Amino acid sequence: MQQPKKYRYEYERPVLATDCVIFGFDGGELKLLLIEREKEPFKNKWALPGGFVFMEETTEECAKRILLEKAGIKNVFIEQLFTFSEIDRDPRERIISVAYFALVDKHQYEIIAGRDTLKAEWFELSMLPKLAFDHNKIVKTAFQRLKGKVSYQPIGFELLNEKFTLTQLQALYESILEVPIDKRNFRKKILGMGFLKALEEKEKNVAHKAARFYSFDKKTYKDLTQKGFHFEL
Amino acid sequence: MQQPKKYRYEYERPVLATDCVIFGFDGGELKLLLIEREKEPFKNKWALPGGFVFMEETTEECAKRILLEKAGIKNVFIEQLFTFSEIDRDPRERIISVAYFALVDKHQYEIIAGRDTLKAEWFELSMLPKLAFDHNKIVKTAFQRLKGKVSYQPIGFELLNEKFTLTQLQALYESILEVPIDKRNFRKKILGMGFLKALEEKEKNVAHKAARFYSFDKKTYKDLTQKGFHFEL
DNA sequence: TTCAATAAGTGTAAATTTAACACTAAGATT
DNA sequence: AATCTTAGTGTTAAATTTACACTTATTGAA
Repeated sequence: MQQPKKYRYEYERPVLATDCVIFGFDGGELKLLLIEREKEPFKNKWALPGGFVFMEETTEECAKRILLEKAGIKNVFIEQLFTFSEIDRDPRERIISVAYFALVDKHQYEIIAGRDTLKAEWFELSMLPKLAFDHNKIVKTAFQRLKGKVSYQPIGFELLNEKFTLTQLQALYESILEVPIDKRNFRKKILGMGFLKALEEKEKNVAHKAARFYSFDKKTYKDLTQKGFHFEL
Repeated sequence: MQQPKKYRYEYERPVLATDCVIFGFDGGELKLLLIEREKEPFKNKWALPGGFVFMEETTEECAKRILLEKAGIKNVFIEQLFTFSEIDRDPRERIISVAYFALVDKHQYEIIAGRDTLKAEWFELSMLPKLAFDHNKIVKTAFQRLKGKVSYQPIGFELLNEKFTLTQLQALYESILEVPIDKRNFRKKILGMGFLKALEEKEKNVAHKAARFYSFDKKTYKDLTQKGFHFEL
């Protein structure tokens, strides 16, 4: 059935949407959360979770809503990435997408496929399928941004559990920056910055010396920053 | 007379616009190009040049068109800044703005007020008036971006004439980074990167030793970049 | 034509940061 | 008890960064 078209404007208007690039990490390679589309266009193709912006929400609120509705994710790091406005990026009509990227502690979520979604799955960044729309381009932009940003802002921690070992942290940086890092130099540098809190707790049930857990002390980091400290890996 | 409202949609849609933050430099402080609005809302207030996005253009094309139409500026560095989507940012109705920032060689343009514009004028960044809409916020975001970016991408040159002296270049960096820089160290570093071409030409009619002109050699820079070189000031 | 004023242009040494590198410690499994 | 695996640790050389002052070229005034 045809819906009534009750909104009338003097000038033609594009549709406004957001798409979310969701990064996760579990020790190996960096991962990306994709959904399989339930509807046309690109039915049964993998895509970034996305949706239309409502009139009573900002694009950021929209992105957060989509994270929750389509993947059950909330309270995570989210940042505006870029606005994609190519005229033919959607085959239906002109849709402009404000893309966001999110950093998620992958283990904290049992990913659930939500509305308009058949499946939701984590993919290795280097093994992505061909995605719907211009989503491969959006992902590429997002990874470049993450890679560029991770060295001068402490956002890597968002991908790890609250408690993490220095080896996990190093593996994360190696995987984002795509270079090997010297263990001793890495530890010296990151601990020297002074915002990692050593916890009493250690790993359990590992067939080797148990590693100490650390946590990112946001308050200390903020204090340091206000004193002119500048994170740089 | 009321125009016919010929576009009908099932769902309500916001309007899409772009606004341009245009930076210029003339040796003293960093400057910003503002226009005085001819129409309501904010009639006679200073604002960023901006306008609505047409259906047959991307937001970047729109920003370039606005630069040309409202300020007579073309062929300059332009980069997407951020998309501002607060619900009440425009008193008329919901307008989402994709903001761009541009870097202009101020001396190359006789700024001309264009359509819907009473005046166009350069303002010192530290002496801005209260602007229309959320434009003060947009400017703040743009300056932060410029400040952050200027140290790791060679975009400062876009604000200078093709030929410039090292003193001019240093003054530019000092003004953007808001810190004093040691002359000898600055020269050593920037010349050491190898992409500044020393010209034969020197300053004329100056009451002191005439400074040599340099130019930014894009080709050399590109070659260096491909060999893994990374600009860093 | 000489002098004063002004900004251009230049090098070195000390301090700091970065890079390279290998063995011992602890816990689990056999 | 022996083996496997990863955690954890310090030093030295090299490279980079910082701090710093005088000579040179040009104009304009005396």
